[in-house]
Amino acid sequence: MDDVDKKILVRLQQDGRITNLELSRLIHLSPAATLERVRKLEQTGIIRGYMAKLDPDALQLGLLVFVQVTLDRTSPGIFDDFSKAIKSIPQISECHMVAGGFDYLIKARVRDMNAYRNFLGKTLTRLPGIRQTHTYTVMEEVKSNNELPL
Amino acid sequence: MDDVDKKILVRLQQDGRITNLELSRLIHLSPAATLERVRKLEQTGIIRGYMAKLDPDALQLGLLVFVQVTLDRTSPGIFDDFSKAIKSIPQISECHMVAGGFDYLIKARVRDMNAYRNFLGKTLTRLPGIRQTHTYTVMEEVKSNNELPL
DNA sequence: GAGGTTACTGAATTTAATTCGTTCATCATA
DNA sequence: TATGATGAACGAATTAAATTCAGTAACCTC
Repeated sequence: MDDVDKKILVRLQQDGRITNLELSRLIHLSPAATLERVRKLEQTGIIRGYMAKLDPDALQLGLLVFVQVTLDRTSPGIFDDFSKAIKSIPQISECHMVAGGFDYLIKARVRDMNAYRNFLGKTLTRLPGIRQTHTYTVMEEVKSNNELPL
Repeated sequence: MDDVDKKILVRLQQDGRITNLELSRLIHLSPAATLERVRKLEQTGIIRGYMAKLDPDALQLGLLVFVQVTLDRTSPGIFDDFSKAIKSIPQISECHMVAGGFDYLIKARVRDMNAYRNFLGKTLTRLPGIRQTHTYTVMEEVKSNNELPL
């Protein structure tokens, strides 16, 4: 991981579909050498993959919510059960176990408030071990690049 | 936006660098027609772009934190000032204005707890209009695909 | 049912990715 | 200081993919 690799990562983070040819020009290296570096970054797992960034509004997913979840600390398997259950719920794009006043922070996208009420009642509150939830609806996405600072 | 477009979006979300040829095979369409659809999705903004997904740990950004921010509601320009200031801070990957007990929810990545303490003191608490912050450090990323449910 | 629009196909062409033989620099070791 | 191994780079040749385009079918609209 030298400076050249870093330049590659910066570019690929900004444009995951840049051609190898253009990338090689930007970092002042031959196409063959550039490709070799990119492949190595992929194989070592530094580059985990590539994805298209889609517009949530265009796809009828205009409402973004964060949900704080507190679990029942009764049985020892509660956290595992909850984690497993989370993974198969498509609306949930992120779920983090956090230290602090609650247990999990969930990021989810739904069509509108109506859809969320339904999602909360039919899906979230029926998850194993849930004691309490707290919802914060997003009014404005001030920043949302999902890029790492390199 | 028909079912074929939807299939395209599903595939491109999973693998933003799939070749047009393979994509066309997966959706049972000719390469030319497939390309035309992808271009249209890009032009209409449904596809906003493409990005490489990088491994935070490999890049020395092992600590993920969420910060709840409450602003001083004194002057009317406070929210704009804050929003503008946020955008240039590389550690902040997301910032959302939320309805509820606080004003903004920030997602940030730093090297470790030491780096976070520094970030909080030197950067966050010096932003315009901040009254209070509340930090939640992530212990485990249970789910993190950043994909939209299609 | 004529005219216009849209989306598709398949072939031809352009462009990019990939492979490979070679060179150069670095570095540890005899 | 030679020697040989290693890693990274280049450039040319090859393979594969993207792109363009002419022609056709389906579908509206009037």
